[in-house]
Amino acid sequence: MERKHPVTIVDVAVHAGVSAGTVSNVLTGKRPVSEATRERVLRAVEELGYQPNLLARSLVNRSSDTLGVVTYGLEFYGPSRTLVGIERAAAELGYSLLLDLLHEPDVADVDAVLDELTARRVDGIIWAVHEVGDNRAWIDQERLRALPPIIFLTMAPRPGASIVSTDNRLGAQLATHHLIATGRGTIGVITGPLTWWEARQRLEGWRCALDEVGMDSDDTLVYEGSWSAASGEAALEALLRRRPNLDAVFACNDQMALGALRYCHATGRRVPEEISVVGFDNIPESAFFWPALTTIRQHLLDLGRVAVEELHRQIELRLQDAEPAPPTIHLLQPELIVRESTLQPIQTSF
Amino acid sequence: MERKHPVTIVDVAVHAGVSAGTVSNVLTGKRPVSEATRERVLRAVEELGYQPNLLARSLVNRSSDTLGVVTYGLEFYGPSRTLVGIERAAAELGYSLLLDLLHEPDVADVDAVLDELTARRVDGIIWAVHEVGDNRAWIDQERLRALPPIIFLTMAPRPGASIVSTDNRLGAQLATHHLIATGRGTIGVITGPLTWWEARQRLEGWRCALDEVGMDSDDTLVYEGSWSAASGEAALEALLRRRPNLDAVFACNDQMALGALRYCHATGRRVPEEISVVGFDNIPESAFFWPALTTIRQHLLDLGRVAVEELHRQIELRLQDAEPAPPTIHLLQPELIVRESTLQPIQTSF
DNA sequence: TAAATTCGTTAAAACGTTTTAAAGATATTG
DNA sequence: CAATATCTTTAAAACGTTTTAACGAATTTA
Repeated sequence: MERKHPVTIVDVAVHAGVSAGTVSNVLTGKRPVSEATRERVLRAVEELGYQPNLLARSLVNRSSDTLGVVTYGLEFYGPSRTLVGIERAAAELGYSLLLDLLHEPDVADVDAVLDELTARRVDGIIWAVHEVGDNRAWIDQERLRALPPIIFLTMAPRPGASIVSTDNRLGAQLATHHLIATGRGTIGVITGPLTWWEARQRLEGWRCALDEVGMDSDDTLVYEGSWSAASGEAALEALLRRRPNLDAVFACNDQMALGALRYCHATGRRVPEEISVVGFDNIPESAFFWPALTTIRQHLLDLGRVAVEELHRQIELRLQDAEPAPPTIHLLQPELIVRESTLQPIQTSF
Repeated sequence: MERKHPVTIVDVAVHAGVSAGTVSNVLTGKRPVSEATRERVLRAVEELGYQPNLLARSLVNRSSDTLGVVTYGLEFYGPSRTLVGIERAAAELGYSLLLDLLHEPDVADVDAVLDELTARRVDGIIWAVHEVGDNRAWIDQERLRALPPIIFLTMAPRPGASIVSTDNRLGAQLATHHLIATGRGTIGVITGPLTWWEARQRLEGWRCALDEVGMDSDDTLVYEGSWSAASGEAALEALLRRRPNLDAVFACNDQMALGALRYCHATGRRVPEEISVVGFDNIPESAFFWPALTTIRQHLLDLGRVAVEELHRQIELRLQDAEPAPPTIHLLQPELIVRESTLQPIQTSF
């Protein structure tokens, strides 16, 4: 016989001959209950195949054990890998994930997304959309106060906002230092779109590393790409036209580095003998490019994990005192991975 | 002054001088309400900044406008891109997404995931975990009846199960036909792990295409990879040792194809002059490999979209009559993308 | 042994919605 | 003008939990 309605807590209660409250106490373990009735209740749960309705529970608890994740560009390695890190940590802490994807990083309908998340009473939010243009303009104290705790990924420091990010500036410095250390004399850079905060940070790191040692960081050595491999190909072509003696290039992601490598093959330039190439991100394929790509590894799983853990901390904190948790900033250190594309230092002519 | 509790529907009601029921009618639009009070209510909503509590609404509606998505391997292009397709279609249809990631495709704790999803009263489920080993053993009529409507991605036909999948067999046939048509004589295959249904389908497609024209599809032409580029590299080495006159290889994903290309470079074999290479998936990087990779394009966004739309249909259907919707199978057609890695047909010697 | 504690349990009141059934208006009909 | 039909609106009852306050029973203390 088909039962129309799923079994509820009072079904269990009558079956076990106790009150609904007692069943609740057994299941949540929040209040003591005698061993005898405890067993009776558990047996009833078993026999009836009872499953608590989390919606009802969340309603009365005013907390859903759910985290809202807002992200963009999941088809790319960085965001999707970060999401994996988020999910793992969230699962370990007992949170479910409500996922929202933006279709454009800049013209996002932020309000609609935020409204939906708060309407579903998420306990916290992870804003994993990269900072592009003024897509952070909505953030202000007033707004934040009306939201559950929220962690921002990859954005410039901002009063009142908790942030977790890779140290992009440092990563670019590591890459550039490495090129300098392997004896390169004219080092170009292929940046991401400079509306992206990340891209600007990486450009800054490149420039800073060169300036430190008094090397040329002229604008003719800078090409603004679009993160795509196609733009990397075009970039190297343009850079070489402007600076024929270019002997190294730092591409601000692995896709653009791939495009640069392709341009070298197409024009018969040998890598790394004639031109040395460094990427950023360490996508799994990069180790199998020809030649294998030297790159900067971000710890993306950790990025997600740290964000969730910090968010969890803030949620707990808000439950206790009404004081808003002081905003924190976590900066994760990337690391250099040396492969064939920079392996053989050439003997420079000066 | 901080209000402790967020504003509720009765706050709006008293502010507008009506009953809670009327406010509900205005907001949901399910029952007529006079223009005058309608305006008054909307103004009250505006002034108080009211946001309906979706948990409460879902509780009484017995439906959460939420879809559960269970997936695995999000760091790979296929799953993450499919998820994007799912999210877009879901957003258009007004569903939110509850995301669950499995950490292993095979030894998954299916019950826990399913319990959580039903406990949260999702309206439907998309099971986007690839079929590996016997990780579908839990599916039976009894079990399915206790669940909300569910769509399975990428799995073998099974009684009672609705499925959406790319036609992997066809894709492999397209790839192999293309190699045959460009005059190749000895065509190897690098498969994925044969515990994966997808991998077996692609292998079958390769074999079928060869058998059709009476060409050699001996087991010495088959190497079982692991989907990774490293395994692709090892694969081509092994295949060439076994069959030195191999002049083409079909790698069952682009990563393994990349590994194969790398092996060719490392050993000085020219592609496509000496060996022709085809991949599968059309990851964005593949167009910039050296040489650019001929591959099979899956329509992953559509895969996700079709799954959501079919799921939506089944949800609506179940709301109306109690009859379970008859299971459906959607098979999406992949397409061949020809690039440099097979571009120049060689004049074979026979 | 009476009074004071503890312990286990329960009935009832939340939580914030939607829906049902009924009641008031208002308009229509005979 | 009475009777009937049509609109609007509302109070109350769900939805399935947890929590509060109170209540007996059993135990300890004086």
